[in-house]
Amino acid sequence: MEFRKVRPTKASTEVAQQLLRAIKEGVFPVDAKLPSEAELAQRMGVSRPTVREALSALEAVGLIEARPGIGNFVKNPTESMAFEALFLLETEASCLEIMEARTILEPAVAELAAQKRTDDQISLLFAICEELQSLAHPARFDEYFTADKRFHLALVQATGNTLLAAAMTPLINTMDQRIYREFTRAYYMKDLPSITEVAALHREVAEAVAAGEPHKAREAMEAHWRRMWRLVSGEEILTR
Amino acid sequence: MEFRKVRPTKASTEVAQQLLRAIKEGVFPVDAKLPSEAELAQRMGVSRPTVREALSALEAVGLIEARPGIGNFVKNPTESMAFEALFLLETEASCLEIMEARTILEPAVAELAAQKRTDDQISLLFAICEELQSLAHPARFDEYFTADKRFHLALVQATGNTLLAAAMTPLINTMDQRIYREFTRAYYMKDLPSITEVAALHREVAEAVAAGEPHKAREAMEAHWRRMWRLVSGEEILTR
DNA sequence: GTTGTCTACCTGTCAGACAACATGGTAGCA
DNA sequence: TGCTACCATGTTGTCTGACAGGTAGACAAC
Repeated sequence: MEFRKVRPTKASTEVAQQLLRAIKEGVFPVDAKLPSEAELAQRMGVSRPTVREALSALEAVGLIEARPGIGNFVKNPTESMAFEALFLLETEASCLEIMEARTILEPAVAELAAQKRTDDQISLLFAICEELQSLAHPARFDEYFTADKRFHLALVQATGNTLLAAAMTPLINTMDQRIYREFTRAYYMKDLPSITEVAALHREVAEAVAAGEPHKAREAMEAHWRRMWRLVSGEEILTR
Repeated sequence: MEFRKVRPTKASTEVAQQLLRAIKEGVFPVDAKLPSEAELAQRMGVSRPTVREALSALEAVGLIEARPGIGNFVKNPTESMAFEALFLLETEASCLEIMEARTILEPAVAELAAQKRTDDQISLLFAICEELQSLAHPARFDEYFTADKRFHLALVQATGNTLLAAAMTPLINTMDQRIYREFTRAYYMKDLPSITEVAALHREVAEAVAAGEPHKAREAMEAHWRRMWRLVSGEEILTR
């Protein structure tokens, strides 16, 4: 006979779970404003500090956003997806680690996306490719950069696998906030031909995904990352 | 001229970041007890509710654990790694999604592990393989199951890439808590030969990783997941 | 039409208090 | 001596009430 550990649940935890369920069930859709803390406290029969602890937890995992003086709002989970706090733990020398991780994971993502993508997702990928090509100019660095990020996010979305997106999104977003930016800016400012080449590689991925050719999509993404590594350090990590 | 958005930082956020940094710097190692909330409040010049909000956030992302009447303790990040809250959002039909994600990602992980592993990590992988083979018995289902999980976690660790581990760990851990368990138990109880075969596939992965053969490691892991899919549903998702 | 002001609402923070819980020591008892 | 019951202490969990500061909308003044 086995006994499970009894763990008395905190009121704040239960408040968080109730809110979680409500959000999950669509009671509070993305961008919706939650009831005020005072109202939540009253309706759940707890005090405001307890509600605030629950909200603090939900904010920490990136599910809601607190806007002072206005209210608490539901965030798009796949866009924020927490982890910022976790990744703070390895903030310094991790840029190359992120690139390494993305280098090995994203070809697999591209492969799956080529099997599962919908027509809408194909359109989105191509639209971003257009943007990338039109933004290939030093003065529009920031716009180009976010477009690049959106391409990779859209690709993960195209797999239709929300958990895969949940795992990859922080890797893609975090890179945005890190040294990668410096790397990119450095080469981008002086090497315009390279950037158009990378943009073209994005298009290759999109075309393979659109055509439903998993193997080709994988290879295009591998080529993309090989090019990126040459750009940032001049050396290769892919051995095969 | 561009202006940046002004966003005043909350005191509770700063408290959380200070604690985060302290943990990261090893001031509070794993399993260590943090100072009491009252002491933290006094030393940081804020009130206890503010400290509690910060602690609530850290607990939500799985960095600390609050034990009532005792104190707050630092958790092993790679073992907890939050997300439980996030994945609650997609609790139902997501088991196959997790398998799908792991099926495409883990071969890439195995490939990298074969390039980066250390001797210690090789020993650990083989040790777990031994366990798996000795535990291949219906009565020891639970032990077998956690050993299986530890194998995959150890493999990610063997890549030496902490961010990759951070992204993969929740996928591996979450599967443990989900329907997968039911699947596995179902076949495991009646299909002992299959389980020994899967255990053998683990060993193949370990051997390829130990030998430093990335391509072989990838193929062994792909074979592992093909076998898993046959076991749970009798159909294949890998097209190549 | 723009600016300033007022008001109502909401979040962020604080102080103090009490209950529940866990730990360790102590006194009482066999 | 050895065990048990009790209590003091420290800590977390929760509550109440309050105030400061930010935000948005309405309205008056220029």
